[in-house]
Amino acid sequence: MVRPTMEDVALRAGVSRALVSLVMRGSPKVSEQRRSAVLKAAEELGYSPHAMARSLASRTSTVLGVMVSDLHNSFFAEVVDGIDEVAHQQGFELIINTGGRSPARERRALESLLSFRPAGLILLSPVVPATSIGKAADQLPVVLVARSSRISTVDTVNDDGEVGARLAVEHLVSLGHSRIAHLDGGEGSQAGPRRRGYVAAMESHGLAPQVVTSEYTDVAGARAIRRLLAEDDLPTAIFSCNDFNAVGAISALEDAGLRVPEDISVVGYDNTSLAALRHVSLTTVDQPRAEFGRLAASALLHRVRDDRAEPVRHLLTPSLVVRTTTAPPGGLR
Amino acid sequence: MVRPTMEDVALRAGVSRALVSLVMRGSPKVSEQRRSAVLKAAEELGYSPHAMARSLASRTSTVLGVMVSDLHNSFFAEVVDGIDEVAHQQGFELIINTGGRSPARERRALESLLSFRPAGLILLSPVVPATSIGKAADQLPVVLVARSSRISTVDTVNDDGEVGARLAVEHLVSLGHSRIAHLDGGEGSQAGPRRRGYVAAMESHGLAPQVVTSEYTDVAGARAIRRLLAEDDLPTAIFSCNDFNAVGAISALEDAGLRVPEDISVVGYDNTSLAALRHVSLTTVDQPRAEFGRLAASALLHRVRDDRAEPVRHLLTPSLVVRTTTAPPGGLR
DNA sequence: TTGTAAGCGTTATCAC
DNA sequence: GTGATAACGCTTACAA
Repeated sequence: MVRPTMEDVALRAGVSRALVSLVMRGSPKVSEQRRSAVLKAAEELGYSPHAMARSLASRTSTVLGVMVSDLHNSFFAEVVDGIDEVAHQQGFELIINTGGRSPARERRALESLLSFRPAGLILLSPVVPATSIGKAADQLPVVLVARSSRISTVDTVNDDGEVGARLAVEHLVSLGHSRIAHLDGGEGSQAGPRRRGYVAAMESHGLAPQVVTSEYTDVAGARAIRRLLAEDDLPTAIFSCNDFNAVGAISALEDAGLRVPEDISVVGYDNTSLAALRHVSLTTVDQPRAEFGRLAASALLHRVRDDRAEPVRHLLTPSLVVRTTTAPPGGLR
Repeated sequence: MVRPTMEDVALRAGVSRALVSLVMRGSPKVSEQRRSAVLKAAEELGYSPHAMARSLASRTSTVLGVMVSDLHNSFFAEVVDGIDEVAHQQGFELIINTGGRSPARERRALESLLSFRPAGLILLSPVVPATSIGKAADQLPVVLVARSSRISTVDTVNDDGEVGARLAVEHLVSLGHSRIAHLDGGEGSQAGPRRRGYVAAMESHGLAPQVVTSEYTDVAGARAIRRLLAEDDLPTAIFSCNDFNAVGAISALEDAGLRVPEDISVVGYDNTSLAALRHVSLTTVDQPRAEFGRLAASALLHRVRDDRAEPVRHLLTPSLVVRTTTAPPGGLR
């Protein structure tokens, strides 16, 4: 269980350590003969370069740190795919860490990531206070995904929640709905833009907005519906703050003997894998997640290289995915 | 954007670098006066220790590498929670990396993790060949989760799929079912034990097993059901290889005008968050995921400390979670 | 209790 | 092309 060093490889190949270093980094100025001898020795010894000794000596890092606020949410998995694609293509590696949805654990995760002295940091929907982000940004380039910031040294990548909400409303209006309620995400991240977009879209059609306070979970969605049911105040269509909330709403509606979409239409947000399940088949707003990741990685790598000053603010346009939970209101068919 | 070093802190506090090192590591043999001076200087400079320089100098590591084969699967998120709990409690940090379900990308992830020279490695359901795992295990302690191995130097943590399958069958039999089909996971990891457990349980009740080839996805589950439907060969209960498959099956059954559980019962496997959704409410087999993580971390840390030789093979007992997709067969009510 | 100096595995500079 | 030698940021005897 002893890990070989460059020295061991050099010894076995009968060359100097510096030569091994050159070979490992693919330098062209090494004779073919020595190169293969070194490679052979390395292979036999099971040698692989020590990333941190390398970065220590070279004063550079090819590592990008990624903090995922919630590993349970597959939304982030796709963003990571996008990051990985660009990073790898440009010769960078990722180290990931998770905040487990708790600010305390997230702080730890951040500290830990920082202690590896990566070239840059991508924070996916962080919940730590802005000051922590600012401190990190003093030390290295930072990009935020699914969270906005006014710090002038950090770049951000977000979807345009107002546009997404408008897409949902337009779709329902074009189907003939006029009583459309929004189950909102309360204090949740990005809930504000979605709510504002909904209200603006309703008003632009001369319709009365009906915002129902809710949360980003299926339990909350069901609860909101039961409340509407109890007040006998049910609209003909529901626009939920996210897919989980929408699925909870559908569940509560079906429990009450209502059919979706015949009696009432439902639209979600996020286009999670849940929405795509045939059993659910939810009409929803899709965010270009992999694109989030690609843009975040590109922005970060630019900053890593250029030390650029002006912040980048990507605001991506979401799109609507129509499935089978929306239809014209019952009365119109 | 320049990151301070220990030297900077020492200079500012008017002490030697070694003294700063002692303070940073919480040594008791430092005068209170100097300690606070050092801490103050560090704070002002925004200094935090360089993890890898530290591990290079001390020839030890407090980092555990975790390779997650598929970040999209929330199963792993809970395992990571368990790992994180134990690791943190014992003063270790995690660096996570993902294989993106592809052997090539997983190889990269492994290389990358190894290049940080962590104290040990936990591989969650890896798809790389056993030889790659063996090579890694030559260099540092390795624990496998949700994958078995015969390599004598690696520890493994798995659930007992045979027991899980038996639980599902027993439940259905006790409800009065005798025609129970298994939609199996084909070549998928852990599909074998589940299939064997199903067959054994059926036979021990004198029932004829009916194994239908399928896969770990909802599309495959739906397809398998349509095949059974076409052959007019539908049992009164289905035991799916996992939750996704089960949800696909339910979907296809409902499309065919059959009600679950009135006409046919369905049991899944894994107890994913999907199964718990009210809208789905799937009876399923639960694996103690966080416990997987805790045991994996404990086993690894033991090996890290003791250099122990005998491999640990944890085989955890799953449990059944009864929800609303199972009921007595229609004829019996 | 504090400082000095050597060394961890690597890269970089500079002669040869 | 190749090989010494001095960093990189830190820990760790050992000395003071």
